[in-house]
Amino acid sequence: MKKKITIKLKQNDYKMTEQRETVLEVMLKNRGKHLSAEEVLEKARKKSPGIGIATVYRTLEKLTEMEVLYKTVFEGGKFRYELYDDAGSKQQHHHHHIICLKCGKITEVQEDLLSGLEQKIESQGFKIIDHDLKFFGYCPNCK
Amino acid sequence: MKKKITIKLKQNDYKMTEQRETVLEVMLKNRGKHLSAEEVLEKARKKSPGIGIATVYRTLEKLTEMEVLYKTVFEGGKFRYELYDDAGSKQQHHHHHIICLKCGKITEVQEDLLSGLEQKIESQGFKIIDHDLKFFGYCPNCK
DNA sequence: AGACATTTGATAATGATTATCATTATAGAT
DNA sequence: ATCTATAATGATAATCATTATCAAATGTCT
Repeated sequence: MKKKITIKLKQNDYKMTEQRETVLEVMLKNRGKHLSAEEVLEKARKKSPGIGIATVYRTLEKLTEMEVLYKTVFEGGKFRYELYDDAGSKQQHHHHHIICLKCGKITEVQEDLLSGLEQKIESQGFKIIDHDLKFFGYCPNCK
Repeated sequence: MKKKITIKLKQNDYKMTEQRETVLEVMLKNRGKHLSAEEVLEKARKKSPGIGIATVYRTLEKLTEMEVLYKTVFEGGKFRYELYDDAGSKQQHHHHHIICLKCGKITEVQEDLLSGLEQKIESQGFKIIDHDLKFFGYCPNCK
């Protein structure tokens, strides 16, 4: 995985640095979580104490471009990043989220029943590339 | 509509002021659009030249609380507000959006095929209150 | 009209993200 | 292994949207 990405970087004239490796490791270790830049910084500093927030932002942005990470917003006014389920190989779709309105817990939904709806929309002349679906409600603990 | 909201405001010890009325009118006139606070300010100043951005934010927030407006984020780092399809009467669901990756045009999708998926999720112990679904792709013009 | 609480506008403060720039590190050639 | 060109880094300033503050103005009720 790390190798794959190093190669991808090289193909684009990017260099694999200690900081980028650290950020990537943080994301790999936190598969399934949705980290903010600040949270990534905190975790990254355990391995690379000198790393700055600007580098974290730049690296997250780069990894998003490369379709290794998925960038989304839960609260508003703040981005969160997560590893694609099948990071490394390009993919269009990914899981959805249920956000608990009480405790804020985020649960994944693997189910994907949207292809039918997408087909309907495409029959009206659109070309759908991706979708983003979030559910709001209460998780079993808070219900 | 305006009357309904005036009454709702009174019930909560809020006052109907010139500025609130102006913001409400702007939103009513722009049914189907997704305005940022800055855009609302601009339009509102045509009728109430002295209105300030803080008041616009406060009013949009209040109307969102009252479930007259729906607050969402398209680009990230910026909220947008739109009138509920059936503003005034509480409702859980509303249309979805298709965002063109080229020209940025936002189109509405009325179709709602998510109830099946919601039922599946609820059968796992969740209680779903609302959902937010966005499609990304190309509109007929840009395809 | 008068009293009182709410609202307003101007502006400062905040928080997240992006830009700037001098210094440092990397990849590839020698 | 060293050199060189170029990209990357860290510190910090700048930006942008949003929120907080507070004195002055306004709306509601009597």
